[in-house]
Amino acid sequence: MTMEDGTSMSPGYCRDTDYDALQWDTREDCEVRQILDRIADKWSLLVIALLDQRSLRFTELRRTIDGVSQRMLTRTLRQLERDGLVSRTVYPAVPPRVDYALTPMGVTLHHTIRALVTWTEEHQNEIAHARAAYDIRAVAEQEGAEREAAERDAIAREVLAGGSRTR
Amino acid sequence: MTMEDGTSMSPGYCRDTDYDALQWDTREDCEVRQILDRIADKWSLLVIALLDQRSLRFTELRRTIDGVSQRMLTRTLRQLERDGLVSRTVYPAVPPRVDYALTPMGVTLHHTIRALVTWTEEHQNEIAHARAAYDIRAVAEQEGAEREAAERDAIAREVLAGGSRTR
DNA sequence: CAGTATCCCCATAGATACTG
DNA sequence: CAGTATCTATGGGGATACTG
Repeated sequence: MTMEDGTSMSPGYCRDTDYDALQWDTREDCEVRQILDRIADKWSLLVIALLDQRSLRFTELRRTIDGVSQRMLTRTLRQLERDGLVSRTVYPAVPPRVDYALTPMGVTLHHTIRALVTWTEEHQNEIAHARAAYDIRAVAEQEGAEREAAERDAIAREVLAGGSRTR
Repeated sequence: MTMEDGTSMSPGYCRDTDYDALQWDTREDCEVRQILDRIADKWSLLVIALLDQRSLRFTELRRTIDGVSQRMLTRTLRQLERDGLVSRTVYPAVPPRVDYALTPMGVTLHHTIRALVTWTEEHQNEIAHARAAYDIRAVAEQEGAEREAAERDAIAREVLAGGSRTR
């Protein structure tokens, strides 16, 4: 058991000392943080989405996801299994066969995540607009600052030239 | 404009060529990925949660969040502002005063996120159980493997000893 | 087939110092 | 007060090779 990942085994709860409803996310050993890190990592969400349709074998997942390395797929599946979101079934046979499926809890998580996906779909245009507007503003400010700097330079030069002339 | 972050400005949509409902998450330039990365990063969620109550100044956020560096808070706020989730208001005064607040879109995102938080709260015990069970199984398998290895060793030694005796 | 075991890179977080 | 600039360092994740 290499225990390569960091999720500590001992406490696992938000520090309840000084608990503040606003601080449920205060990093390290907070449950919300951990789940968020899991679903936001590069592959977990994909795996969950795929397994929602039907159970799949290791290689089926590997082929379907494309881009994932064996190492990462294994790690992802182990994490999900450890959290009770995915079940792993080994069929003793040659060649070996291992099926992965969503647990009931995994299914409920997927439902919840769908809400977020829906939100994103509904707001992607608004977000794109906001970004475009922001970038335009940023460019404008940039240019404004440069123009002001140039003006200050010009004035400074003029003053210096005038100073040497009046001397 | 340093453009330090990586979100590309050009396409911004999931590759629609060969679009597959299961592949909405296929990394890079996918909207879902980007939003997920945003809300899952270390500070954004905290900021959104705090601003949902009322608008706050830079230093108020900095003090309240504790652990966040100036650099990270600035970056987080800039990202959220660029995505149109947070608004930034500068009051020209000495000393300078800058207020941050959730935009209407930011509020809706916060609602959606709450669902995820609620899910986590409802399932944290189940997750903790699953982890404990998994870890126990892992230790058991570990020990089992070691015992088998020891047995194989013993048998191998016995065979060797017998072989030399019968010779 | 379904994994471990290793090595390595580089994208980010954090610390520190400076500024309008 | 509200930032920017610069440097360093940690670890997530990829490539590769090997195994029951």
